[in-house]
Amino acid sequence: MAEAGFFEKVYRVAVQIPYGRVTSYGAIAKYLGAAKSARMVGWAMNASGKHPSIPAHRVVNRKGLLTGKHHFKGTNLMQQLLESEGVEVLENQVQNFETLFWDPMLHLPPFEIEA
DNA sequence: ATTCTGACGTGGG
DNA sequence: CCCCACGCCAGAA
Repeated sequence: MAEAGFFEKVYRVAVQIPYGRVTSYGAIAKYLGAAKSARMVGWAMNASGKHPSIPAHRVVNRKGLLTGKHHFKGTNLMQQLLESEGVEVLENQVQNFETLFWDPMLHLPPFEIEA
């Protein structure tokens, strides 16, 4: 359990992203204590393709850009999913990003990712 | 084992 | 605000 792989940790946080909210890879990485491994968060998300319960579309980069939209099945699938949740997306960029931004470190307990 | 890549982030100009 | 270069680390070839 404690030896949960890096991706599993990411999934733990990702699944906790509230509906209609978005977060950044860096925020998740930082919450996991690996702020410098923000890229790895995206990597873990890539593997999330095997985990349909992972709302990867709610995870964007720090600019609020849907950088990973190209990795989704459809070209606009990621954007459609976000818009479906009431998130405005224009030109691959999340509108009101700061307002919709959901920081795990801010809303999730400091620890207790182990179960 | 080594090498490269990559859904990022930060810093400097 | 934009653009460029570096760092970082885990997984895949």
